[in-house]
Amino acid sequence: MRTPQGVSLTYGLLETLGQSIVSGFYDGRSFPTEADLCTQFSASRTVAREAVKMLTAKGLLSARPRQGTKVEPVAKWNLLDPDVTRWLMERPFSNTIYREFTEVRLAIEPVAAYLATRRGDRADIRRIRDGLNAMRDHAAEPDQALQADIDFHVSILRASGNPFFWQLRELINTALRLSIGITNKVSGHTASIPAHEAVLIAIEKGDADGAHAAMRAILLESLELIEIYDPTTTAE
Amino acid sequence: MRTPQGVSLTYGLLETLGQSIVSGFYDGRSFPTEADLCTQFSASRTVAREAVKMLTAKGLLSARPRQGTKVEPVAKWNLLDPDVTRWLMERPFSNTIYREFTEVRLAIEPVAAYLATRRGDRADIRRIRDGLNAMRDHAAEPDQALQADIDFHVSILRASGNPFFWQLRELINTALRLSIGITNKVSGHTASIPAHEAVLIAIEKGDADGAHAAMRAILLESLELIEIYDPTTTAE
DNA sequence: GCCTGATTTTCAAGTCATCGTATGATTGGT
DNA sequence: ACCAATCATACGATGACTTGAAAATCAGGC
Repeated sequence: MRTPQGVSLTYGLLETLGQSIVSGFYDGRSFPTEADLCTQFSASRTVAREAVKMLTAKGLLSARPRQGTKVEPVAKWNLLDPDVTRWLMERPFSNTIYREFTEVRLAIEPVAAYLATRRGDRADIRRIRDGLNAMRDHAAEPDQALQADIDFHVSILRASGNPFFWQLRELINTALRLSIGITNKVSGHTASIPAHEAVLIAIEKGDADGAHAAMRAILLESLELIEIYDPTTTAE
Repeated sequence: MRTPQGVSLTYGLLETLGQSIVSGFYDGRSFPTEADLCTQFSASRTVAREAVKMLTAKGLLSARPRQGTKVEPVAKWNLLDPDVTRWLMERPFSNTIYREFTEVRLAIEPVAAYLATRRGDRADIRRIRDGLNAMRDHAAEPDQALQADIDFHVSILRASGNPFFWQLRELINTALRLSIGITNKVSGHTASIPAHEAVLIAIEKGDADGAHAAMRAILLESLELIEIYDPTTTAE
């Protein structure tokens, strides 16, 4: 295991350990002691301790004297921390985590669209429309179409005017990038322009409930795709 | 400013600084340098640095050589971090933050109820029912009624089976405790038992959409109360 | 004299090494 | 079975050195 470079030692170690923990590397075994971390990564105690402290702040670790440093159960992790979200994405694809991401989107995005309708200003709405137009213009180029799709959804979060929603942009970004993999496996399915257009039209009309429903329809369809792809991950 | 005790020095300083930052104490002025922190709080560099690193991990601070340590703009904060949420609550009441909390609840809780209906097991549903029964039994005792209300809502998050939703229990806890203040100012309004009962009945019937709608109704009513209390915080 | 660009200075965070302290699990004696 | 000594480990303190970026200074040309 090598520490990445380009950043400070502490942040490099933070990344390395964060990814290792999230990927389950330490699941069976015990987390290294302070001293072991220093030797394993040839870092000073300062670096090791500060990386551990940051991971503790994100809920991934807990440390007590004599008892050593432990990886916390997933229930304690700050899953909505952008770093943790990113580490989750960087590990091998899991249909479960993707479904859970999408369920969060199902909660957040319809309400974001609802609030965006009531509070979004002209510039907010223009950004949303720009996203939709870019989706149309680049329908044939997957990379740019994906970016446009992300821009569309993130613009709506922003237009909601609620900073808590805005926090989730990284999660939506991640979820959408993951989605490319799965939707392609199921069919030649790509983001539906008409469904997205319905959201924009409702927002422009000032129809908050309509925007809510239109966005909800998009996410429910995504969830259905996930269940088709792997029905075992959904109970009942 | 004094560091609280009973915990380690690092965590004490973390609390003190976190609260100060969130309360806006450093808004006009520049954040102390490493050396100043040591003298101001008579702490060692180790303690000061680790507290700063943890706050950095939560997005509240950023540090660069020569430039010193800066308080980041609110947009960068990890607002969904349980510590940050708590610090937000501990500062003087703000109607805006309370509305934003409730908007998050409006997003999360109806979908949690929807998922709980489809996936909750017997024990999950029993916990939800217990919460409702406790609300009824302690209708006359505000403290216990509040706790029962919290238990009811948190049980639904748990029953959703989605760990991301479960993360938000601290936020819902905070929001409900804040709500006591405001609802009492508006009227003698207390948590409506029938509205909560409607959610439970839908869940028990297996009516996921009904549970979604019933929960949404509860939250929309809360939002209306907020707007009545201070209409200036809502645009349009 | 004054702009421009390069060099040096300086300050604050980053990193390292080492020492001592506090804590709580384990071990061993009674 | 209980109590005390032991020991491993994180916690805390400190001094020295390194690195990086901003600010100040200087050099050269117009």
